[in-house]
Amino acid sequence: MRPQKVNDEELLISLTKVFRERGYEGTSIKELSDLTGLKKASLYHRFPNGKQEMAASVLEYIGKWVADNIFHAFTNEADTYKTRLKNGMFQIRKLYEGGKNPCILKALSTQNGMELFHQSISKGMKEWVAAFINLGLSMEFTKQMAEEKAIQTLIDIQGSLILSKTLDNATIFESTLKKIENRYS
Amino acid sequence: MRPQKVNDEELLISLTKVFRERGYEGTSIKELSDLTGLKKASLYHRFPNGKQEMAASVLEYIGKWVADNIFHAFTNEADTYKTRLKNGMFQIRKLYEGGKNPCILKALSTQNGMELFHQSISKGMKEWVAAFINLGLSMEFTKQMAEEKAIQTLIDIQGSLILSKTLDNATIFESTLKKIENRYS
DNA sequence: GTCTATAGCTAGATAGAC
DNA sequence: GTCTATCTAGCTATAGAC
Repeated sequence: MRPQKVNDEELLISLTKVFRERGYEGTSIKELSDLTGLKKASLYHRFPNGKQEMAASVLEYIGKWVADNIFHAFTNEADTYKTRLKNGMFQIRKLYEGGKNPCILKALSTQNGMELFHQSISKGMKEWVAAFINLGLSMEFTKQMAEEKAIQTLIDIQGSLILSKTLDNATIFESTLKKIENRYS
Repeated sequence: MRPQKVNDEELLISLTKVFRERGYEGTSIKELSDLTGLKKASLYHRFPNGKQEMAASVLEYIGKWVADNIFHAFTNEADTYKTRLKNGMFQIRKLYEGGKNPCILKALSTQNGMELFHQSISKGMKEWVAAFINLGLSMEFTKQMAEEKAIQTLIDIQGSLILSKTLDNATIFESTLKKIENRYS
């Protein structure tokens, strides 16, 4: 077997970039081929089920990245609450590159032919909510308060990403993150 | 000339439904033809510049609807502040059908080939912000507070629409609207 | 103004050589 | 595992009859 031109992680990172910016229908295999440096047939070799598998793999990859980096930072018992929060928020900034990157869950939530990815997107969003609920509970919020704050935090993240993008104003995302930090301090 | 099968407003309403759910790239002329009841060639007769003009017309139509119904309600000097707020929020519920409809600005904000609609989307979003700033100013908020609350209100609307959709939970949108009402009461 | 028919193209996907 | 070449379906868009 010939060696891989790009390894799995590099490949998934490139695929993520395109799907995140273009959405599912807006992404063409040709564009994925150009950005990854792999010819179309090679992409189909890596993902035998085609475009759907490519997008599904991106969702899986990002889901794992978020769990390993963001959620893990929030629950790392070696750190103080303050440090956990700080580290987690740092990784959130990284994920969205300070508001420049759209959320992949949002980007793939609109596509044709019924709900190709609805289940994984719903699962991913629930994991985000659960992570912030746990963060709130560890700060001795009541269960109800922890739930309310978690939902509002996700609203803030998603909404501020959209406003930052449509208004070309990254400070909206940044000040929203600060507000979230205050909510959990 | 033969009579129109569907008038301009009916036509735009149907086009809106598809673009809002599918996005620009996800929408096919065939699907627009099926839903409107007009054959493809007839759609091109109504919109000589094709799909781009169809989507641009949808943005224009919704922009006008929002100005005439929502923003107008907020500034209707015949009403008390309380009534203005109540009427405006009622129209917002109607626009998004209680959280079931995606925002057309969001739906069209992701598309190929550079920024086809970025300018109108940005303009539309700025009008929303300005409307809530004015609402705040009319309630004697300071300029800074009015701006902050307006931005947060738009974040809340956009974010809660996304969460309602991805989590299949319309109550998120509804309780967010209640929260906004409290913010301006 | 609406329609049938079709042009021209590009999309996603596959076959088979290396 | 990657590649060139190709298939087929579906897309946007147009021509021309009524």
